[in-house]
Amino acid sequence: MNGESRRWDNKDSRRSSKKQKLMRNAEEELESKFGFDLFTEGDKRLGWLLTLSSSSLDDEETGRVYSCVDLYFVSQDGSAFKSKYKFRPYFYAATKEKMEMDVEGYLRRRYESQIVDIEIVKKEDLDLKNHLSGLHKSYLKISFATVQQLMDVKKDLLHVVERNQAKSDAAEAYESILTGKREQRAHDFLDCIIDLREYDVPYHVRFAIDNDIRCGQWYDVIVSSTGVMLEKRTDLLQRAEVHVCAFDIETTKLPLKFPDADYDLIMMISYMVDGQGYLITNRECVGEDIEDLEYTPKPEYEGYFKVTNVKNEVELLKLWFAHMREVKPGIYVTYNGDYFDWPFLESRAAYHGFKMSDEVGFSCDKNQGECRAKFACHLDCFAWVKRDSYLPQGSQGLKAVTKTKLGYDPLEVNPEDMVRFAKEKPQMMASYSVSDAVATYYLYMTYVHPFIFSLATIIPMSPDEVLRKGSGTLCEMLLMVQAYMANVICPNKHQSDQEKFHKSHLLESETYIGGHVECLESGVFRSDLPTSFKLDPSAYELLIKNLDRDLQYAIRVEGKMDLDSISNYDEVKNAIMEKLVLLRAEPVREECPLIYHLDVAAMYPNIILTNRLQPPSIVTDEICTACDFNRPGKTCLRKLEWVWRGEIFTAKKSDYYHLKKQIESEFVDGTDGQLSKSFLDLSKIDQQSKLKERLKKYCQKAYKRVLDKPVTEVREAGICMRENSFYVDTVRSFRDRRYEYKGLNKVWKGKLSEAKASGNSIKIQEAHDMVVLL
DNA sequence: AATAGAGCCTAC
DNA sequence: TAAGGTAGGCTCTATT
Repeated sequence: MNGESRRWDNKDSRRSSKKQKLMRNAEEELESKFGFDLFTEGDKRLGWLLTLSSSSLDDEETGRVYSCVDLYFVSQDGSAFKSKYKFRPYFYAATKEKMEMDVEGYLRRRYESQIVDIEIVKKEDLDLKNHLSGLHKSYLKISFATVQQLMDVKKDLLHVVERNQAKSDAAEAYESILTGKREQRAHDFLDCIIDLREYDVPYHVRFAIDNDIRCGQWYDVIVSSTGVMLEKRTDLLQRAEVHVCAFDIETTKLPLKFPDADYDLIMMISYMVDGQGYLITNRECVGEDIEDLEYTPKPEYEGYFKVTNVKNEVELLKLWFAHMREVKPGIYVTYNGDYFDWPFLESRAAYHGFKMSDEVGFSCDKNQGECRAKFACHLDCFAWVKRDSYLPQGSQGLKAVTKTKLGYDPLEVNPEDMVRFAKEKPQMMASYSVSDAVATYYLYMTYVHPFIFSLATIIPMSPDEVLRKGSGTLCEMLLMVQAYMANVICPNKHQSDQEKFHKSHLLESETYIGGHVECLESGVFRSDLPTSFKLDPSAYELLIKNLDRDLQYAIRVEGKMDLDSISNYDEVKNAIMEKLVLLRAEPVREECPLIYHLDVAAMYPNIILTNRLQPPSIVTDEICTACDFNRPGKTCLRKLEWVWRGEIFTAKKSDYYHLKKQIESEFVDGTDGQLSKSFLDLSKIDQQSKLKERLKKYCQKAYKRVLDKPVTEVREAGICMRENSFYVDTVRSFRDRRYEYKGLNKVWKGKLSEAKASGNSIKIQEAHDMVVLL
């Protein structure tokens, strides 16, 4: 036992705290085994942030617990360290006008043991009427020592706010009369809290946004008595050389069944660490000892494998765990390891009495379908293939991905033959096993690693999350960063109306008519095979008539040139005219077609930007009326037409209310097979879905159809051109960033071919690295 | 036999 | 719990 833990043991503290310290100690011991010693004193260190996770720490002097973020760094020499960054979680609360101070005082008393601080801050609130005049809204920024305390108070206040909002909805007509009075009773201060904001921002995301800290970036890390300080090193662009381990297991299985960790065995585990291959075979399943082998499908994808043959599965597991502690990977890479390899390893380890989390720090979350550790990343390439590779669902297996992305044909074995081959053709099964590790490793190194760690430098999350989250969540994170920088308060999640009607019918769903695809003609066309054309002469007539107008538009608007600066206008015009006249004269033709591929680059971002489209820009008359800029002849309101489409139930509103009354007095089956309970005891959402079910049955019976034909309606939206631009700014900066990197990439590709021509290997490597980076 | 609807997958 | 959107083709099943 080391000195540190002895000191803790001697300290006389409360039971729960002592228990926590022992646990913390175990965690730190394990992380130390993987190279992440806590950096607590000494000179500043340079580190590349690999990953982060929320955590807590005990203050030895006060005996209190604080939430903090654990930061895991990799140094330039390949070693690693960890640091704990104390940060107070918080959320915002809005009060009735001029009640901020009273509510603050009240909350401080009511949650004395939980709230550390309350600050009254002014935020840009895009929901606030007339906010463009410079009006800000006051919010109480309520801070806590721990996330748990935040959650407790939030839960309490959410109920309060929900109640208050319901009350204010009901009494909206009288509100102006009531706010005149100032009452002092404690209960009334609670009534004054009307909204909570940003309470569901994950703690580590909050931390990364507020301190501008991202994974995949270099920092000078300074530790002092006041805490940890990070200084971003924007001069360092290249990623750190972190140890990467890609692995893959082969297991036994019953014929025509999927492997089952309850009784199937691991036959082999093959893995590559920083380009060196290893294979461990389980001789219970493998027919003979395997010698070291090579599998190099392409010169740039080398694979030399050191082989160890062990007598059984438990030896295989022990050896692999021990080897991982020796090489200390910062990143583990799999192909579908979230669902298969890791859970299987965990189950087999448990079967032999090992806890995988104690051995290598990883544990599987069945609900999430993820396998994660605190200090190391698990980057499952399958997640990248699904979200970012643009491969169709039928081509997302490792074999297909290897073909399209790595450009070679991988070894393939029918799963039904694997168990037999391990006994009868062990050499062949060994080659097959390592081939999957090779494919996974190089897929990761060429595509996933550069992509995920570039994305991580702008998205305030750990690499594991950056890899697995949906694109919507990633966009939301970027917007939250932008909102923080613009001092804009984030809106709460939108909740759509549960009970909307259209002309006395309940709406099943409503949406807008989106863009659609038109197919002018289908078939197979080649530029050297004549095709028959049937042209419309009147269309050519129109083109001829508008030729001057169109040419001049192209020159003035698109080309941004003066008409006088064109010297051969008539020459070009006549040449076009001649062709158009010929086409008009002979509309039925047999000709070799010219084949064009027309594409609109970044179309949606550009539509958003040219029209300044963003949620808070969609305004109503009511909003404009309250706005200071609403003057006669204003140019800040742009009107756009759109088409609304709704699907309505065949039943009438009266039928619906009838059914509703009926069901409210009934007992229904619980959602999870529980005993039946009163309809009114169900949650609002469950109630609505039960009621809809009932309505559908009724419609089917009475009207022979559930839904009517979809209804469409042309509607008009007002778009405010003056609205705070932080949404469109986010879109623009993202588009421009892409343009910038695309441009730079072109430059470096040019340098790469120059370097290749000159034969300078250092320059080739440099250019190659830059191309991959960009 | 015709039709509606669900489910899956893809294009953008 | 976490979750981009709509349009639209194809297959299969249930219903009329």
